Amino acid sequence: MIFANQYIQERIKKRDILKAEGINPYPNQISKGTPSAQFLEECAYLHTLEIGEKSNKDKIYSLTGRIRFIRIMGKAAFAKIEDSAGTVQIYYNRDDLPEGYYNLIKKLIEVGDLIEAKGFAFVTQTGEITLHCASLTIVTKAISPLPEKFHGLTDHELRYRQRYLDMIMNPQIKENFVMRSKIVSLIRRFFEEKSFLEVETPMMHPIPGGANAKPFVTHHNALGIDRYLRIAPELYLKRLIVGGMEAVFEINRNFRNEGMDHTHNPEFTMIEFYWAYHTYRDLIKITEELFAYLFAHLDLPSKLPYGDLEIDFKTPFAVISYTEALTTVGGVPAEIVSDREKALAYLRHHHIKVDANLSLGYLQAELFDEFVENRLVNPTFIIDFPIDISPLARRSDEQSEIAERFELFIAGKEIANGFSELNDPIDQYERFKGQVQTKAATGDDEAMHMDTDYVKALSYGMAPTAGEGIGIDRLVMMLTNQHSIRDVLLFPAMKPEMPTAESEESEQ
RNA sequence: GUCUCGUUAGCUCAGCAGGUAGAGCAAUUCACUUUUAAUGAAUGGGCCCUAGGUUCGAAUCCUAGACGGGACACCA
Repeated sequence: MIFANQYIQERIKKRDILKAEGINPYPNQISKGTPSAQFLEECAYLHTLEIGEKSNKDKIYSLTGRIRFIRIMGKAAFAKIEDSAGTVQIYYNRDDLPEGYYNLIKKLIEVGDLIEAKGFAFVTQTGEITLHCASLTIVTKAISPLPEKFHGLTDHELRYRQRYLDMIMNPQIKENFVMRSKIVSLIRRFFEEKSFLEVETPMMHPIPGGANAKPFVTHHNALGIDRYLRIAPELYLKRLIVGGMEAVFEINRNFRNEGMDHTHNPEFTMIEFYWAYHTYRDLIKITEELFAYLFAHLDLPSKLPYGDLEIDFKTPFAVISYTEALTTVGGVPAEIVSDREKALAYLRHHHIKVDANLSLGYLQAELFDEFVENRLVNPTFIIDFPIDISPLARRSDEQSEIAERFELFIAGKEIANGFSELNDPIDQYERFKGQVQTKAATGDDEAMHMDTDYVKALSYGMAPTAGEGIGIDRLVMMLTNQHSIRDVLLFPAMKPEMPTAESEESEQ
């Protein structure tokens, strides 16, 4: 039974005593008191008064919050109570509370409980603004004790599994999530101001598409068919462009059935936006604008620390072509970059395992991942991708082997991916077929499926469009100097804990 | 997926030449009416992650597994 622990039993007893004494341990109708920060600010003037007169008994405050510390000294006690604005000290004693109340609740109110304290402000001998209580009400009795007050909760596993407890014990982590919320809100506002329309497209797809990734499979009982949790909203958003919505975006979750690590969670948040009558060059500009907008509204300096690195977010960002980056950043000789056999030999020479049947484009991708990606620290747009690895991107009108595509890298990580969209239905059909063949030939289960309905949509004519996806989780990591995606996700995915024999039995 | 480190009281951690399981905080009881991780005294609290193995004897050594952290690989 989950409440078997002796400390919990001890607290349940106290809850029962409260009830027996006619005190509801879970009363309703409690109004939130003055925020702690406001209380401290309003009473700061007390410090300026004469010694012995540092109080104002005429002004009664109500404070609500969770008890974090209690120091009982016989007939008087100090406690610290915490609300979302911070911590404030309260003082209560036997003679200033209603008759008999102090002795009744002295042992029944404890660390972890939520309380409401009413009284006046004064300054203690040690100079702390404190509420002198005339009444003390239990708002919510906590029956589980909080972790140790000095060291707090440090166990990562417990922090992720019991995020609420993490937030109580490590309130500073809330800053990351406030920042995350602001970033998402600003991104939304930015695109709305640019007259983009926010839309919601299906998360359950009949055919997983829009990215190279393994999907989660679920089942629709009524129809008797499997559905895939979306790996990207891309193909639906482009159907909307065909339908005449000329600027759309969606901010929401995608699901990929792959490994989990410090930069991957099975569900993650992306914004994807599609913009008719624009090209990937316009995307580069609007992405830079978006970063400038975020930095301005978040009031961030242009140079941010990221671990040992310092990242300069000053726009414009560097722009380098894919093949140029291979030589200038990756140090791969130009003749190797452009020759399939030499590229293959070069990769093998560097002990990188590659399939001998891979095309030049795929080999270049291997070279890029190996020699370039993690060297791109400051924001850098890598443009003009090999067409082979860009099955949804438009072919360059000048060079047929090049896709009008870019990826934005920051701190060695891909943050955004955008391109001029392929809108030739016949070309798209052939590229899907190529992907299907790759899937069959190499067993690459991340290669794309044929989506004939999407090709059909294109056949009605999609305006020349540019589209981009930005990984929100990673962006938040960059801007908050966090190195684990779990620290920017409120409830990161965790493996189930192995149930103990005891809990299995009692939960029956 | 690979490597590596970890898992002992509610929390934070000691303990490991193999010999009856420890501390601090928290809890219980007592004292204490301006404390700051309050203080002083006493008491209770453990499937030492799980399953095997070695051994007279395992928290400690070995094997396998579970779950986490970190690094690498793949991906966003």
